[in-house]
Parts: sequence; structure tokens; C-alpha cells
Amino acid sequence: MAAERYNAKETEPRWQSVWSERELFRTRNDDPRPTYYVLEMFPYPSGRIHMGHVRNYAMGDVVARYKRARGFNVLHPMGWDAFGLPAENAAMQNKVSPKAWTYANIETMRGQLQSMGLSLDWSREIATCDPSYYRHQQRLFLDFLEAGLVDRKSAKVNWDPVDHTVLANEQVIDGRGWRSGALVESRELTQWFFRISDFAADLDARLDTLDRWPEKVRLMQRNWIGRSEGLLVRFALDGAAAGTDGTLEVYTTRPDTLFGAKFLAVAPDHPLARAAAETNPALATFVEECRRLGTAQEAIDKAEKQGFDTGIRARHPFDDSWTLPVYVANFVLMDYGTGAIFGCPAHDQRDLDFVNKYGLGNVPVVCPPGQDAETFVVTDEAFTGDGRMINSRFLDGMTTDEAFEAVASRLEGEHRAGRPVAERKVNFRLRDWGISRQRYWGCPIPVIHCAACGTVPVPVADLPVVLPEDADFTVPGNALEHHPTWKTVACPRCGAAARRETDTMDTFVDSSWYFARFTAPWLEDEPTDRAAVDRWLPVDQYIGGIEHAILHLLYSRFFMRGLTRTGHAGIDEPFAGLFTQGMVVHETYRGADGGWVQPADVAIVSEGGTRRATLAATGEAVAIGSIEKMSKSKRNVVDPDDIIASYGADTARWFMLSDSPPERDVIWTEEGVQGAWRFVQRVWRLVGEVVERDGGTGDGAALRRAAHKALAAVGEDVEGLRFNRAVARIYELANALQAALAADAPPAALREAAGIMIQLLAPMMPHLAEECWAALGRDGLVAEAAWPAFDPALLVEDEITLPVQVNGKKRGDVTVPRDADSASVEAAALSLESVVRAMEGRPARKVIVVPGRIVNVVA
RNA sequence: GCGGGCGUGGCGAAACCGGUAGACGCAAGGGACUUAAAAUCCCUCGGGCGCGAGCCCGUGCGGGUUCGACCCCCGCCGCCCGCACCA
Repeated sequence: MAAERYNAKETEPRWQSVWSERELFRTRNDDPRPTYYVLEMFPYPSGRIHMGHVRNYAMGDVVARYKRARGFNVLHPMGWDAFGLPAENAAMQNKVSPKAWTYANIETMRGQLQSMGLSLDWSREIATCDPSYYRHQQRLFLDFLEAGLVDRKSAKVNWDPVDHTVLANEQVIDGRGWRSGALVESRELTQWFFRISDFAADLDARLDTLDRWPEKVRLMQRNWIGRSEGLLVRFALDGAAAGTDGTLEVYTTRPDTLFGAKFLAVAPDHPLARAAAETNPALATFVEECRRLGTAQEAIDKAEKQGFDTGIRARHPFDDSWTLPVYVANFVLMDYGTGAIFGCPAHDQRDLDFVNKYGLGNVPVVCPPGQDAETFVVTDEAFTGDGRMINSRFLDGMTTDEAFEAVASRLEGEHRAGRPVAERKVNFRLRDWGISRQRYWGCPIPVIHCAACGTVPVPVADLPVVLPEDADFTVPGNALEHHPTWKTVACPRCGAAARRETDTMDTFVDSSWYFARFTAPWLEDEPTDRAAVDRWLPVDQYIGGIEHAILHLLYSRFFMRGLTRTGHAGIDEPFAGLFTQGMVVHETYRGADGGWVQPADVAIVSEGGTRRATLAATGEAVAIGSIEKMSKSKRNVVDPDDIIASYGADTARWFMLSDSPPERDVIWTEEGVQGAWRFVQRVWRLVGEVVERDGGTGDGAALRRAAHKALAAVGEDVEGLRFNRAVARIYELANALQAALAADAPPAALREAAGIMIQLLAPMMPHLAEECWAALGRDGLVAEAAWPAFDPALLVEDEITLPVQVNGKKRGDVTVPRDADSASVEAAALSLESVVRAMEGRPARKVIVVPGRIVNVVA
């Protein structure tokens, strides 16, 4: 045997080149074997990979390598989510172009990922910022436009008046722009939208079919889509209220409480409010105040319920003599339902707060179970549950549900001015996806604005609309807008001078279909190859962070439907299996001056169970703080490059997979890494000893059993993505192998067990596995070897040891033949000395024998 | 406020469908080897009592169901996450 110590630094690059030279991970679409598509969320090229990437890609690689060994034709690609604001910020600060910055980062990060030994098909690599990718995205936009999936409409946006740009909600902090610090304004801008809300019902319903998604994610999406069943009620208005047709449409999910109505309220930007404000200066002032408050989320949270009586009166739908005041109220949202509500204070907390402020009173109409209808009153806590109807005329005595039905069917049947007074309506919270961004570094929206022809799509033959490379980033705002010539263009329809759309697409668009592009990324004329898409999609296993539970995953689900509607695919759900992994967290450290100290500069000493930290360089004391997500601000990051340089990729991968369940956070510790590294060395040593062994007088049966048990268990654990358990099984097998070596087991059993162990750990530590595979003298590469089959006969023992309980407490064990009948097991158990003692002379009233499990004697 | 999840040794955790609680790893303590260190190997490692065989207690807390409960049911407590005026 060669070197004593395993040298990861030398072996890892060597095996990486062997895999790459043999094109082992290059996937062919015409390979006849069954397909398996495993995908990890592609990274943003921020500059360097972080430990979260290592964890994510280590998991995906285990699945890819395991499925390959299982005989699947595995697609495991990698790419770059490469558009986005940081590139423009870098351009502003460092005078490099966003393109140069992004591609330099990709270069670095590709090298880092390659040093991890991931079994990726690099020939399919894509970058979303490359015209060879975004030209197809532009084509998809045009197809979506044609198919009616795209809208251009006016919408309120967060406008940063200093940076001259629209900000996403996440970029507004305490009402101020995250970069400029300027107070953000609410502006109406004409924007491009994807009509995701058209699919709300289907996106909601199909969540039920995603049985390999985490329940949590499905729930989050369900809440986000926000389906509700209710009634659209048309209230007649007195006189000819301006801005209306004489009725006010209200959406409610509680028509049962209609007899508890005390007022109607509309949103400040409701047409009725706007019209009324024109003749009422005080109301105009109120509306203006609401609008100002409207932008800052914080203000909304704290704002008191406020309203303004318009003077308009509405008629109750069941009683024409019953009038209700119509308010403009700050808590009514224009973009949900109809922007108008009826207020039933006794059974809605907001409405109750409102009437209590304006002295409108309340009438309870639902009596809670167990309450007396005569005495039940509501003061400052609304009752929102189900109960029996009271004070509600023909509804009295009904349940809440019955009353809903009664009101709905009755009002549906009544008509006024040719329309039913009410209609059942399913409403959704989900709003259309605004994709316009006033940014340079994104996919240009391929349309042209012509004074004569209006908005004209760029002809497909003219694609791609390429970003200009000579943009100027010294002025804030959209560099496309500032560019001297880029936006000047001839109208494709009439040839007159026209203006290019200077908005680019939200970067979430880029990531909404990349998984489809991976199936045939070489195509030049089409976004997708139908045959390839049909073969590979849906993705069998998608792995990524929980932070994308809603937006990215919902947008992708919408996009898949869009692709199918426009003939680019044939399915609706892109991801059959989804797994959301936990974060990588680390202790934080603070120096004497209170500043954060990075782990690389800290030395930990542990004595008698107490851990103390010092600055490695000076010995100065360092305070150990709480465990947090690795972040630059707290400096508690560990650079994967450093770990790979000192321990190797296998050690990093192994540590990432051991200990914590993959969906939970994992605490990165130096001790843990060293433990993983010790195991790497131990495996190498054990294999070395096995190879050298040329005779043995001991028994190999126990080892064989242990190996086949591990084989069966690890297969199940990897299938279920329980990597931490698989790791524990492999440790057990290593322990068994070591014990067998000590017990002088015969070489055949040793070699078999060592071979199995290597194959089990190959998906996790592929380089070490290759090195050991070669040392064992096995043929070919372990990366190409078929997963071994376990021998079921070895999993069952001839004799089994059963615990014996007396009244549920364990008192001893009996060892019996595997197929012993209950009577003989019972006899053996009762004759145990420890059992007799525990019975204290009492007779056995009952003996429960669970075959192969346990014996319980009831005394 | 609404919705969801989780509470098991010093730590990360395991326990299949209600059947030996703590596998496996980390840390710690003791020992062997060594001039020494590193590396490696062996032993101990939930708490308490006992020389020992062994006994008692123990999965956030309080009840319940069961021959038997970390697991099921009821009621609390604590922590974490998501959404948040959605009518």
C-alpha cells in the first residue's frame, strides 16, 4: 500500500480529471435508460460560493450519483442566475461593466464548484445573462403576449426619487430606499404584467397533487394564493352618487352576517371615493392623507382605523327602508375584492374597532355555542366563530353555514336593473406579477413604442434585443434610459421613428424556466425542444432553500403553464419532488472592542467541558456569541475554499451530510469538520488493512450480515433523503469492519464488506471512494459501478433476542430461534430468573408476545 | 392576531406502523503506545442509590387511553418560522 495518510489534495483533482476526460457525467437525451432529473437551485454569481451552496450541491450530488448507480440516465446540470442589481452596483462602485463583473464571478465560482467534485454535466451550463439564453426568454415573452398571458397596465409602485428607480417591496426599509435612504413615494406607472392570477384557481387546486413537496411549502403557497368563497353583493345607493351606476359592489365571505351590517366602506382610491372627493375638500384631504400613509408598510401596521362619512347612503338588500352610511376607510384595500366592504362590527374585529371609534354601535347576529341569545353582547371583542343566527329575521335559528346558503340563494334570485342583487364568487389574494424593472442588467422586454402604432412587439426574427455594452453607470437610474442611441429605433410596423422599451424583466422570470432550458440548452432557434422537455420534465427532485417557497416556485409553476399553453411544453407542474434544505449556521465571536471576529481568526480551547475562545494571533479573549446564519455582517462565515484546501472536498461534503437532518439547520463547527476528516483517514486505513490481509481464522458471518444490513438501510435512507441516517449506517459498518479485522475475519468477507462500504459512501465522498476502489483492485470506476444488491437471507438472524417486560418495564432478554412459536417464547420468558423475581410470586395474568419484537408479562 | 412546526444526554441527533429511549457522531474523563507531541487504539460517558447482582427516576409540564406511550387524545408552558387590515 502506498501512502500512510490519505492525501485529498493530490487525489481529488486527479479523479476529477479522470471523470471529466471520460465524460462520465455528460448526459445524452437519446440514452434509452429511464430518466432521472435532479436539480439544485442555480446560484447567483455573487463572487464566491458559500457553505449554503456546499450543502445544497452536496445533497443533490448524492442523489445524482446514487440514481446513476441505480441505472438511471441522470440529468444533473448547473447554471447561473446571472442578472440582478448587485452587478450594477459593482459597476457603479468599481467601474467594471456588469457583464465583466458577472462573468468573472462565474469563472471563479465554476472553479470552486468543480473543486467540490460534483457530478455535473457542464456541457449544459447556461447563464441567464447570456443572449443565447435571454433571446429565448424574449421569444417566450412574445409568445405569452400573443397568448394573452401578458398585460400592460397602470400600477402603484415604490418609487425612489433619488435613484430614479422602482424598488421591490423588499428593497424598501422603513419607508426609505435601501440604497439612497430617500423617502419612497407611491407612483402610478404603466408596467408589464404576467397574468398569473388567471391561473389562481388551478395553482391552488394542483397543490394537492404535489405529494412530494413539503407540506409547509404547499401551505405557504396556499395562503399566498388566498382562495376564499364569498358573495358579491350589490347595494343600491340613494340618489345618483357620482362615480357609480347607482350601486356599490361589495365582496364578503360572511353574507350570513348581513343583518348585523352597520356601515359600508370603500378604499380611499375607490372610484366612489375619488368622485365624492371632487366635491368635498375635507374628504379630498382625508383621501390624500391615506395615500401618503399607504406606502410605508410600518405605518399601515400602526395606523388607527379611520374613516370619513361620504354622506352617501345605501339600502340594505333585504330591507329597502334600512339605510347604511357609506364611509371612505383607510383599512379597506382597493386591490382585494371590489375595494368595498360592508361592516358587521359584532363579528369582525376591524369593523368593531371602527364603529367603536365613530359610535355606530353593533348588533350581534351570531350567537356563540353555549351562550344565551338574550344576553349575548359584543363590546370590544368581535365573535368570529360559527354559531346560531339571532336578530336576523328569516335566518334566525340557522347555523352560520345554513345562513350563508340562504342569503346567497335568495339574493341570487332577486334582480335589480337586470342584474342579480348578489352572485357567488371565489376570490383570490394572488395578484398579477409585475415584471417591469427600470434596470439595465436584466432581460430587455422586446417591444417598441410607436407614436402611431402603439406598443409593437419586436419581430421574432429581430431577436435578441441585446443589451448595449457601452452603458454609463455614473448616473443613477436606468442606464438603458440614459443611453444615447439604444432606445432609438424604427417602428417594425410603420417604419417611423420609435422608442424601445427600456424596462427589463424581473430576474425571477429568468429562473422561472431555466430547468426547461437545461433539457436542450444547445437549441438556437427555439426555447425548448418538445421531445427533450417531454422526456425530462417534471424535475424528479428539486433541492433548494426555503426562502424560495413562494415566489420562485410559484412563478415557475405559472411559467410551466405558460410554456404549455404556447406549445413549448406539455405539462403544468415543473417539480414533482421538492426538498427544502436548512441553513448553515455558525457561532458568532466578538473581540474586546465589541467588533465581530471571523472564525478563521479564532482559536477554541476546551477544558473540562468549558469552551473558551481567543484570537489565534494575539491570545486576546474573544466572547462566544449566539449561533446565527452565516453572514458577512456578523463575520461568522467559513470559506468553502479554505476547507477544501485544508481537508478536501470529501470532508466538507461528508460533514455537510452528517449530524443534522437535511431539512434542519446544520451548525458548522471546526470539531465536526475534524471528525469528518478523521473518518476519511480511517476509511483509508481500514481499506489498507483489508488489502494487506491474506488469511484469517475468524468468522466472517457477522461482518457479512452487517454489510448487507447497511446496504439495505443506506439505500432506503438515500431514497428518502435522510442523509444523516445514511451516514450513521456507514459509521456502523466501518465499526463492524474494524471489529472484524481485530477478530481475524477471513479476507473474502473483509473485501466484500470494504467494497460495500466504499460503494455506500461513494455518492457522498466520491474521490476517496475512487481511491479506495482502485486500492481494493476493483474494476473500472466506482462512479460507474452498479449499486450492489443486498442478500435478503443475510438480513434475517437465526436467533433473535427479545426484551422481556413485566408490566411494561424491561426485566431481561430471551434469545430464541427466529421462528419460535409464541408458546415457547412465553415459556422461555417466564422462566427467566429476573422475570420470576419481578413477579414477586404473583401469577401471570396475561402474556403478550409480539413476534420478533417484545414479550410483556402482566402480573 | 391568523396559520404551521418543534421541545429527547454537555452538544448535533436516532428510535420503522404504539414494542429494549439515547444508534451514530462531537465534546469530555481515564488508560495504552511514544523521549515527547501528533496520529492511533482500549475503557467510561442521562440522573440517583448500591461493593455488587441490581433497583429507582428520566423524552418541556399536568392529565388520559393502552399489557405497553418520545409516538395517540385533552389541557398548559416555551422556542422557531411564515402571513399579516385579504372583508
